[in-house]
Amino acid sequence: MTSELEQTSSGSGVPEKPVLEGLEATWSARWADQGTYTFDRSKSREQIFSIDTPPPTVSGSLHVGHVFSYTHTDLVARYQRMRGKEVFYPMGWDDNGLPTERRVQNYFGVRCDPTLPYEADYTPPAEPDPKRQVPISRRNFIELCNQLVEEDEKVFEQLWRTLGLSVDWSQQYTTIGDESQVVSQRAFLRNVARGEAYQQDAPTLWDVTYQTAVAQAELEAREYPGAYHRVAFHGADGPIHIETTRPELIGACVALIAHPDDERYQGLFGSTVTSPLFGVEVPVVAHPSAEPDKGSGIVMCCTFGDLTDVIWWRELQLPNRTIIGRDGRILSDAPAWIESETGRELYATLAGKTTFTARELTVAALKESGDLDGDPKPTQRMANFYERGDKPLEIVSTRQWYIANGGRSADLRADLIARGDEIDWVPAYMQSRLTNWIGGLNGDWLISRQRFFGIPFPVWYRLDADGEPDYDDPILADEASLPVDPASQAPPGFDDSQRGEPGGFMADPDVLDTWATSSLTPQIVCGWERDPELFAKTFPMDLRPQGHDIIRTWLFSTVVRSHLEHGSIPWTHTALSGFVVDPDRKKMSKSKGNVVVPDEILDKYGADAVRWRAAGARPGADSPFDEAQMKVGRRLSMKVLNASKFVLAPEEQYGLGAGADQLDPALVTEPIDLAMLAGLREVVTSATAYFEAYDYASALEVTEKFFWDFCDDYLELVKERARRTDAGGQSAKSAFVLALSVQLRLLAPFLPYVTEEVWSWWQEGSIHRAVWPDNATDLTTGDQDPGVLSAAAAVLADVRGAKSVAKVSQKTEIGSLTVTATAANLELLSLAIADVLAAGRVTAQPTLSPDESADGFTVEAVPTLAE
RNA sequence: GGGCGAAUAGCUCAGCUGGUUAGAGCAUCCGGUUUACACCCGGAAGGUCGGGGGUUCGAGUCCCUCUUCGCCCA
Repeated sequence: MTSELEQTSSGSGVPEKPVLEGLEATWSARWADQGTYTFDRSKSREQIFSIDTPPPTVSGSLHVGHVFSYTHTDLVARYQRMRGKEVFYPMGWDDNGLPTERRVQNYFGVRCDPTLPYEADYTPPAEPDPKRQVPISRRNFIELCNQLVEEDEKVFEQLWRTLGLSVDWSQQYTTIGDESQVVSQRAFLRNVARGEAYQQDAPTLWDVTYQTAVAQAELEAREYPGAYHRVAFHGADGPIHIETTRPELIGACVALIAHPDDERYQGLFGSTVTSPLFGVEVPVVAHPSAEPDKGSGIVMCCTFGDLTDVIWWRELQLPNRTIIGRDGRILSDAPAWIESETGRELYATLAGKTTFTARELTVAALKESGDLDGDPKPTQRMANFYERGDKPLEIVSTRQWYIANGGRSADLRADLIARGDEIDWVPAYMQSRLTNWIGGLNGDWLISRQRFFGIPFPVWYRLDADGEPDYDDPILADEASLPVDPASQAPPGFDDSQRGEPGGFMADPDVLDTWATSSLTPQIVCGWERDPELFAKTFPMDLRPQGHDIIRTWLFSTVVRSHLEHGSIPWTHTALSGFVVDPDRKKMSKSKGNVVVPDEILDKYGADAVRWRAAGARPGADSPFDEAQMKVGRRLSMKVLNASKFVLAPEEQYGLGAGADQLDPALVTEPIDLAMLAGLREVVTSATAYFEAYDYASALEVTEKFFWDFCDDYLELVKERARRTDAGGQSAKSAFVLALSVQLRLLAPFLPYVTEEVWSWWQEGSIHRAVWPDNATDLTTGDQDPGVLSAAAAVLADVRGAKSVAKVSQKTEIGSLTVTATAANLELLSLAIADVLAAGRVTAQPTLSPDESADGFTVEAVPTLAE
């Protein structure tokens, strides 16, 4: 049962009392039934517009910020569809990675232990206790991830359908699904084959809590309390004091470094000093990134205290002296470079300790040896954190996979920046964020993640006779065998019984960074290597919409993969949405607790109203959440309903009884009717131009302005004549239906529900498959100066004003009217004077007084005194 | 500290390549039982365009500088 049938009483298709309530449910169901947004792949590349929209993280929650940005994409999709493009608009769900793992752990009260065997028919604890998580196998864990994610997806899909996104719901994907695995693994194997992906034992940012490597893009600098310790190194001519926040790393010291121009240390460069406590001889060297005015100006370089240490290690070819392990604790075996007896004894006390404990012990030892000068001075220093972690990252040397992204090649950086130039950016200034990010890269893209719920590397390693892996000659999966799970499948030529055995094999234990999959969304949705015909028709895609906060991650990594794999850009346009911010202009985020949930406002104001508000946020611009604004969109929707009803409803329902059979430009003869349609032609032209430039906000602005004037001025002026049956009445009715048809279509991308509802009253098919208005076919009425309408509207406004000032009803008659204006303006006015007099209830003959110095219209109107 | 952006009416925002008196909506106030619409209609009031310099016949608009705010990065 549909809402409008229930409401219709006359059989004309126009309900007695049209309402907005229920339109979402009615029309989203019908669009689904009729496949209104189903992609027709038989079209040619030129006829297709393909969109690479972001897959939302289903384990998170959607807020109004998401609603706004997805609406922005949908506005463009709907416009392109009406322009005759076949729109390829799939939706994906990002269920990959840590957020899902954490949610599954808490939801089911389990944790992944990859050493456990798979249990068929496993049932999670009946009463999950997140604090006592039950260990389960990796495969069981992933099954639970998939189970939970499926439920989340349903909730998300329902919200998107209510919002009215014109997504082809038969084209869904998940970032963990088989197809995404195939694409990710294949792309990786191709990267390896071309030498773009490689493994390296290199300094890696490491989160000791999550036990995982972290990429540059996942870093977050935060303030962290620490203390400067002034520590003496021993030189030939006495002590050299350095200041360090990490004295526990003295055993890992490889050099002391000062600025090359620093007068104080000129004599020391090239000489060596010995470290306190451990007595290790280290060189004093010069490097320009040492800061002379910080502390004593000379610093200790360790393996590795921070990212600067890594730069020095690399640029000055210093030795690698690792003392911290992946668990964040001091390595148990005393390193070879500590040779002194006392040094080795001290090291033994530190071994196995956390950095925190090791620091305390070291400080005590320094005090005892007299190498600590004064007390440690507390400080707040900036430290690197994993964005989801709560302990500062350590830098450890581990074997990881990398993909070249320009961080180690100026040529590749230049190529990627040039790719950015090939893309059309909306707004244009956002491009500098990509350019600057690429310019500042200092390492390749680390893609190994030590997690479970992710896409595994399609890689195994041979084990030698001692059971040690041979990393230099990895066994790569065959492309035809993808997707592959090396943890449960044996490599070609091996049997699973050889897993972990000397002479056998082991799987690469890691999974790919989620961005290593997300960066391939164009390849996933366009059917790369899976559906060559589809791929040829949709790639490179036409549009990538996304938030400006992830230019350095999602946008950049997608450009990297496309450049490496296809030698092209992934899309021709990218449109960056701003955020919805709270009244204090803070970005909405769950942790800040300022998130506005979309369900309530959608329910309260309707999808069209929320979309209207979203459309008011220009590309790239942040927009404060203001519920009061939603009312305006709702008012516009109501106006569309009521104005349409007036034109289309039969006379018994107090309408004009106009309909599709009056869509005849030849019937429009009155100058003011022609003037209104001439004005509408200008709106069609500019709204179209704005949409072509992805400026949906301006397209809405000009359309909406015209529509309100259409209702408030034109409709009121012509109302009386439109009820007549003569040529003048016919002219008005035809002008009304022509204007309504065009305006409904101009508004359709913004207000898909109410425009579709009204369209169904008098037109065949969906408005969303109707053709975008075109002056050459829709508005072929004769030319007329739009000034006729504005002149009439200006005089009518003054007449209304006179009544308002006199505090009388607008029904009050005007007994005397004088209009002063230039002769030209009076000429325009005279072409519509009958409608003006009728609308203003002017009973007297007006006096038109020419004055060439007049500015606009001066109106003297005297209301007839109430009896 | 660097990059990018913003600052215009109480609020949210337009104002293109400099050109008469700076616009809209919301909120406010005043008025109106108008057969499309009271989820409405009409009208009014409201701004030294963040501060200071400069270019120009002319600056909200261009240049410099300062202040404040946001995002991203150090």
